[in-house]
Amino acid sequence: MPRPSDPHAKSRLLEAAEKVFCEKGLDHAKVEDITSAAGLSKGAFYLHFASKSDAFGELVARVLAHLGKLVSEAECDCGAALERGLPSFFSYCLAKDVEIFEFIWKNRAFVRVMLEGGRSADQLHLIEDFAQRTQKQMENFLRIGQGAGLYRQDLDVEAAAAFIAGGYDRLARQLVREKRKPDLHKLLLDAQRLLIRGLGSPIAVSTLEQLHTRGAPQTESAALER
Amino acid sequence: MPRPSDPHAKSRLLEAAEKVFCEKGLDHAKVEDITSAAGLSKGAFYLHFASKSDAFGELVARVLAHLGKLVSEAECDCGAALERGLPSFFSYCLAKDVEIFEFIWKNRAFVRVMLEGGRSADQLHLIEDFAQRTQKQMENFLRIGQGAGLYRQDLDVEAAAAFIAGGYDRLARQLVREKRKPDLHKLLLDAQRLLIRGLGSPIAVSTLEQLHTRGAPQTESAALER
Amino acid sequence: MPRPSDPHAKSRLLEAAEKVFCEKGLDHAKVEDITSAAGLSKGAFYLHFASKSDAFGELVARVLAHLGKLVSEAECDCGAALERGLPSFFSYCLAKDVEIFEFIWKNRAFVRVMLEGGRSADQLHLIEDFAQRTQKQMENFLRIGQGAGLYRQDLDVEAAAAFIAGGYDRLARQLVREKRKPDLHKLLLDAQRLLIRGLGSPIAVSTLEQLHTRGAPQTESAALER
Amino acid sequence: MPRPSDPHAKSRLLEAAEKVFCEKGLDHAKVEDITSAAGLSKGAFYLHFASKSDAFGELVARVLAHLGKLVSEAECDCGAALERGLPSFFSYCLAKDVEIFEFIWKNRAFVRVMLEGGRSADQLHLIEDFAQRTQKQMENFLRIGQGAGLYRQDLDVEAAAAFIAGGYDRLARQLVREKRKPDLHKLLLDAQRLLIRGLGSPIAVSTLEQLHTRGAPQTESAALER
DNA sequence: GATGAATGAGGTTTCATTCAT
DNA sequence: TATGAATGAAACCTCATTCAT
Repeated sequence: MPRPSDPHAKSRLLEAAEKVFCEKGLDHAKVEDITSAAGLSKGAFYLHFASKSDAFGELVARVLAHLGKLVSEAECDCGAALERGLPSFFSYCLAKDVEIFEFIWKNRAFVRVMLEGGRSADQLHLIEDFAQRTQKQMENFLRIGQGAGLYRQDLDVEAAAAFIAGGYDRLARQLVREKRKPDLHKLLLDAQRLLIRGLGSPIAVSTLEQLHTRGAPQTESAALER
Repeated sequence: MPRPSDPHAKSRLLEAAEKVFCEKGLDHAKVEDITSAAGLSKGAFYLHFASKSDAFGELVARVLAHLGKLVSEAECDCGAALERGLPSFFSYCLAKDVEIFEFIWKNRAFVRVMLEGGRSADQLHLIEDFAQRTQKQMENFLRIGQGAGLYRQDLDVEAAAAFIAGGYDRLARQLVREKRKPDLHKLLLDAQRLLIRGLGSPIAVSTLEQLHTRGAPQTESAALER
Repeated sequence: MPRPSDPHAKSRLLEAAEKVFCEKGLDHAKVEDITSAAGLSKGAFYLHFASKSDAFGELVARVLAHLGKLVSEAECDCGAALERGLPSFFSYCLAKDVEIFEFIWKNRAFVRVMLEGGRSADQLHLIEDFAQRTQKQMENFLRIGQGAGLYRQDLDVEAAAAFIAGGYDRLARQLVREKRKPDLHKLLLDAQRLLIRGLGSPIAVSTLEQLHTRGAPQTESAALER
Repeated sequence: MPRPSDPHAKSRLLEAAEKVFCEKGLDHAKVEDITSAAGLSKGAFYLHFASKSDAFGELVARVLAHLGKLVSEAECDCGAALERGLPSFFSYCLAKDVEIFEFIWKNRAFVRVMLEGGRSADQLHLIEDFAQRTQKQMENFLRIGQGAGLYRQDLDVEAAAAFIAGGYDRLARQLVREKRKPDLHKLLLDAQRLLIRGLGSPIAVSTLEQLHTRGAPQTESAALER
């Protein structure tokens, strides 16, 4: 008994797949779990996806695309923000960071599967690619900042980009394991401070410090909380 | 055709199992992968283990037993160290922490599988049990320190133990994902400082600070590195 | 390559399973024997049955259900037969007995596996349950007859029911081992006579004897034949 | 660690094998069950038996040998008994029957496995052979009786032998399923009567009847009891 | 003779994927 | 497009049998 054609079949399958992958992980998720959660037949699944792994890949791609868009936006718009002054730049960057991590938090179950999900996933390359791309963007980003006197002139942009990307990657990997939502704004503000203190020019550091009158003690308690 | 009797068959199987589990994770590891890596037949595996999961459990137990021993030692000996004065106590604790994390680093591939290895492992309870036990020992540990005026008298020992255990758990989970070995001594020294600053009595804090004349900047760079 | 959908797959599997179980017994029957006899794949078997034992159970249940229906009918209708007089009652009972044993004969190969099939069958409880139920129905049956003066008033209904059920059980177990079909009518008539002579009231005995002018010698030869 | 040579190893293995076969049947009995019940190693088993089936065969042969001896004795001695008169003959035969069936009763668990134990046993031919031989002996036996006017002259010896052998076979198969020991003497006496009444010459019948003044009612109750 | 670890064929069961309807 | 019965390649696990010691 074929069902009436459903224009939303694919998205329903993707939603169901995400749910099931989150619950059981890639390996233990059965195609049938997905299709029955979507109220469709197994055959329908293969009308829309070449394989289970393919469906997973599509979800991964979707998440990475969204993340990529956010990162690209940051890269594009930071120049404009910079022209409005350092404070504007700092707060724009922070806001973008928060936006990115809010998205990760909202999708933490799937992101976790994506990150930890299996040594054997065909999708690892997607993630590696994304990481590469992001690092490149971070380099551009740093170069822009460097051009504006924001970072020390002797900064090794490539190394710093790798380092920073690694730091945020770490943050993300921690985030997806949290049970309760941490204060993302505070978390990312602390990260920003660390970055600027570590890599910024004196002017950048002092500007940032003036923006936040709350001092060292808080930094410590924030670190503790993490 | 039986092979010549090998008195080390079981340990060879365990080693092979560890290797294969590290490479492929619990689910994707085939019993045959393990046995062929050990140069034995499939049947031999079931001579020594009731199931694949059982072999995994034995490896988990082995690692947890070692860790448990280290933690117990720390708990037992810290009293004596305390009697030799606070500096002795601090350095003893740090040395023990390093010993524990060196072990984790050495076994990071397996510990990682153990920690991330899947929602469905039968061995989760082993890990939970271990965490429980460790937390209890941490409570004792804190009580000893509190009796010696090391921690603030108003410290909520149970909550603090949970917190600290969580913190070290996090450190461990990060460690097993590192590609290159971080400076464990520095990492754990920073952790100790955070702890003492956050929970210690004034006398403990000042004693610790005197031990390390290097101040806040270092703390920051350590945090960054993490 | 899937085969064309066959709406009768399950019944074909059941038929094949019955055949194979009859030929080889539960343990030696391989699922593959069954599926290849049914012209299906191994997977198809598990589409319809949870396990080999489950398929066996379904066959057992099917046979017991049919037998149960026949026994229930006998229990229900014997009251009406009794109202039409003893001769009618006797011949109704006999006819029903024959119907039951004809069914057993027709399914003797499977009934034999079912009865002798192994200490380890998960289905023993089905058979025990059936025996229990049948014995209860036999009790009712006897009580009806006793109310009508058919059986001696001092008859211990429970004991007699157990005894009679055991007797027929024995008959069935013998029947399934026969190579050639015995004269079921004669066999069961003899059994009825034994029963009535042993348990019946004088009036019942004499009525039965009048129905059959052929006397003791025949009884003996019948017994011999058994 | 080899054990000290045990001259009783084989018989201990046979005993253990019998026990285990009785408990679990041929298929479900594991060689290891047997050896551990015998307190020996698996290797020891294969020093004494070529295979599991071989050990079973040896047990079967042992039981059949004993039965065969009893049957042969009966065949040999019945001539002498006959010369002492019919009553002596009848009671000799009965005594021998009882001896045989006592043996079966004593070994009922194993005989049951032997008779029902599996369509696939390699030992079926042993049992068939035994049945053949026994039937031949029964023929001789009948011929002797016929020569002495014990049986009707028109008796088809071959058919009767088959029939009688079948009858006793049936008795044996029933016996091994009994939970409580029936009155073997009575059982076999009834069988003898049936036989003589059915096949005997008038003189034999009347002689037998005179031996037992207890009449028809008992026959019936005995038949019932069976 | 005795041992028991090792073997490996063979059985049951799972599930991603296919395709006739 | 949709269906879901059917497929069959693995995977796990068992146990009769072998043989180096």
